[in-house]
Amino acid sequence: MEVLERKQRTREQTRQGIVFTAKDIARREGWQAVSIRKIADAIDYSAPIVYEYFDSKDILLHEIRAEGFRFLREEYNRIMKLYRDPEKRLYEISLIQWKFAFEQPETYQVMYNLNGAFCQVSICGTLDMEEMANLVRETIFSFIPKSKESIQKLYFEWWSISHGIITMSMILKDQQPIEQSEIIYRDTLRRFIRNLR
Amino acid sequence: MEVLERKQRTREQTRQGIVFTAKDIARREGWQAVSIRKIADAIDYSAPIVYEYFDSKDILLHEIRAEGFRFLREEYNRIMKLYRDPEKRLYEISLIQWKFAFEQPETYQVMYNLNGAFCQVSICGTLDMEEMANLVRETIFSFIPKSKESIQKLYFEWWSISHGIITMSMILKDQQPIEQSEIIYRDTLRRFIRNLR
DNA sequence: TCAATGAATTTAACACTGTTAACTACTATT
DNA sequence: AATAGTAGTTAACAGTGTTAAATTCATTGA
Repeated sequence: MEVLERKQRTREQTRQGIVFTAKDIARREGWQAVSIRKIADAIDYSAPIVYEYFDSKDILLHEIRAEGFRFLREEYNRIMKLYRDPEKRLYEISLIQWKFAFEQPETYQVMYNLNGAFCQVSICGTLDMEEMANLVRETIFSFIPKSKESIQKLYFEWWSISHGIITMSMILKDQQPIEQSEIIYRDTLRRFIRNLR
Repeated sequence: MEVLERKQRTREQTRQGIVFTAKDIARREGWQAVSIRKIADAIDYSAPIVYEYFDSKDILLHEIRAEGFRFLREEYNRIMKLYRDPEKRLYEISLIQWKFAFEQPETYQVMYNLNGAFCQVSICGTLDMEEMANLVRETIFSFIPKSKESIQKLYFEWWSISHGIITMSMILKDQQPIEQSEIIYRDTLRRFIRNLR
């Protein structure tokens, strides 16, 4: 059965090749320039082959988005294991958010349907996202035990502030250097977390 | 010369018809569904006519974006005339931001390239946006006179928080009713403004 | 060894997109 | 009445997502 094994491995490889190529084109030319035929060309196949791996372009984008959330969730978990102090935890999680957005901007764009990236599938509802939400909510709760609604409110606020500064930093990156935006990001989130006490 | 006058008036009307139809389709079906032919059909013309008014789809989107910023700028000005207290001014401006985003979501989406809306033209650089930035910066300055850099930083923060909560409210509107999101918005911005003192 | 099966891959097509050139129909002027 | 100019159309090009049909090719069975 090693033939089947090898077959599956190369199948997994071309699958990853499709995902990689899509992100690669998006990074270089923007998501509006990503087309099935371009992807197929890059991996030396014809267009219909892509549909052997992803039922539609939308599902391909959804997969890339899901990978993004999965990656972030693992980073969240890593941080939770690394630190015990809730403040430190939330701050490090905030920093990871920034790091991720600027190291993998194409993925971040698909996750939030930004800048030409557009995936019809609802952004919410993935298990990874719910797990991330729980981690952050628990962290907030652990140093200010309040009602469920209050915690949810603070979580929503935290997420909005983080996402807001990240997206505005991307939009204004030509008028305001990202180094400066990053300082403001750290500053604002540090203050937000401090005020939770 | 009244013939020319009438001609120009109807020309202006079809121009507005194009803009209106584009926004109308976007509102109903999303920006990804907006096509030149659909717009042309709706105004009972053939597709090339649209190009008599806008050199490209991108420029049409740019125009809609510019209109959005122009509208907001006028609202900013109205508020500046209506109130004298800097805190009140900034708070009302914040509220207008929210109101605009949810009353004209298609326009807001084009302005920030959200959810399938994509206009290549740089978001920044319009006169209206610079004017709005100045109004907000002056308002912030008028009750905490600090260095130019500090004011810019606070302005950036304010904009990010506002935009962040608005976009997250749109994304999460199925899991969290917008009424509740609006409360959090008001709350957070009130706190932000209070902490400026 | 040859035929047949099955899978892997491609070609061709459909309906759509933005965009432009060529064409038609009509109106106003000389 | 002939001409010029304009308003609007059709037709086309290259590209898009997507699917069905056709093709190629290796493997199996007799």
